[in-house]
Amino acid sequence: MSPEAPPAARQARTQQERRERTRSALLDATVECLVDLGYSGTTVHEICRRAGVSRGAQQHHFTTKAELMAAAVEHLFQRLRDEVSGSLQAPPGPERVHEAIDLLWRGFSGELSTAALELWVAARTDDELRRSMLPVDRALGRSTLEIYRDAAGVDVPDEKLETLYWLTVNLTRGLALDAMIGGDPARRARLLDEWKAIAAAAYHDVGRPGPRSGRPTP
Amino acid sequence: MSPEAPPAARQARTQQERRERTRSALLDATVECLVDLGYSGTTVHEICRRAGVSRGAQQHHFTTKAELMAAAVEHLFQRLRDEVSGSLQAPPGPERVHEAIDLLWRGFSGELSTAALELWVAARTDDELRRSMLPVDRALGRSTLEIYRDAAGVDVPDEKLETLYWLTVNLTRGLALDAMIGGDPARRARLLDEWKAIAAAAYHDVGRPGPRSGRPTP
DNA sequence: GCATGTACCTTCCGAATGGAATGTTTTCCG
DNA sequence: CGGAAAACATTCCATTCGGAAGGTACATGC
Repeated sequence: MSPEAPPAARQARTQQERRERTRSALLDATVECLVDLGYSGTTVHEICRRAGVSRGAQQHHFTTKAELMAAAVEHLFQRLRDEVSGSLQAPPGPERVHEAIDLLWRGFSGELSTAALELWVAARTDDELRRSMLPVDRALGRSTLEIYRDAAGVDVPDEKLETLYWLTVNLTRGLALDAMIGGDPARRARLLDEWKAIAAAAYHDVGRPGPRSGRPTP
Repeated sequence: MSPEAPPAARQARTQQERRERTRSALLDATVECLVDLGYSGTTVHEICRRAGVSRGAQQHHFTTKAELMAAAVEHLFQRLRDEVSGSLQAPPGPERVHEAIDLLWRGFSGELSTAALELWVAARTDDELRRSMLPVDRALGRSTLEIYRDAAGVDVPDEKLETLYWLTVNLTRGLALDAMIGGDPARRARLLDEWKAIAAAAYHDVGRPGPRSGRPTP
């Protein structure tokens, strides 16, 4: 091998490159473990194995397991934000409401959200983990809401949109839980459809009476 | 001590009594551990310690930890059913809807539900546990729905009531999760109120247009 | 090129966990 | 009573986990 060999596939080994590579390998493996094995089944050994990283390398980057988890939280929530923030296509109106609800549902029922749930449940009885997660989760909620606020247009008062958003998020999380524990998929689909109708009505007819089933205001 | 001593506070020691006592002590301690320490923090040692039961006695009743957990699931869900099945007082109408939603909320945001959540999340990655939980959870869901169906009266079609019930349950579970992870209590109260209004409208005006905010049909 | 620090690897260790083995007490029943 | 069985207790063991210690390979700056 010539000293000046610039090639090829296997060479991008500046220190920073090296560092970044194993770091994200560890974080991705952590998320993968959370999804596959749950929090209690996630061990640093297994994370290292999946990441193809030695035990020592892991300790070099994240001294303690808690530190690794804290970093994984940020990594995870960043990816989750990207997933849940796909932009809306439909023009303003009921169709857009349907689309937005679908988007939230897909986001909060995916693998990343599963990993986040594992972390949240674990954080309930782990102060350090909870302190790591709280601000990151708050930021995720706010920034996601912001996106939907922008997409909604001006004809919907802030307060109402916010209420609708949080109702949808919480319902969606409940449904995601239902999916996790083996609930009936058909029932979930029905509930989601029903909620879309309700939300579209509430969204469209601000503060005034309006039809509840089917499309609003024919 | 006389052989025929029949007394007093400390004597009810038929075998069955003895058995039942330590059994339920173990199961209660298991639930308590789940609430306090989470699933991953729940060890048989700690369960025995809290139950005031020796390691050997526990193994006599539940050979393996999985067996203990399976029994705890039934124990827990039975208590949960009692909690969530308090009977409704209000006369049929919007007030009763509010009351029913409150009842579900209280049930699904209490300690017992927290323990159940720990178990469900653990069961996601534990086939044996999931097999134990699924039928018990289904039974809980059905029997609770039955109670609310009876309470609703005849003026609401089954399908609509069922939809409303499951929407409420899932929303409530999402809100319970939000509470668990340190969400804003005021926001939760607002969302719950809003949902009560929506549900009352849907319940009251079956299939016909109706008011969305405030009390329906003045 | 060579010293230096960063990234990485191997190996060991104490603590804790679930389960097994074995011994003791209490109730039951003839 | 007295033996049998059930309930309960003590102790030990293999495994596994997270963390520490100590050494090696690699990139960078002079």
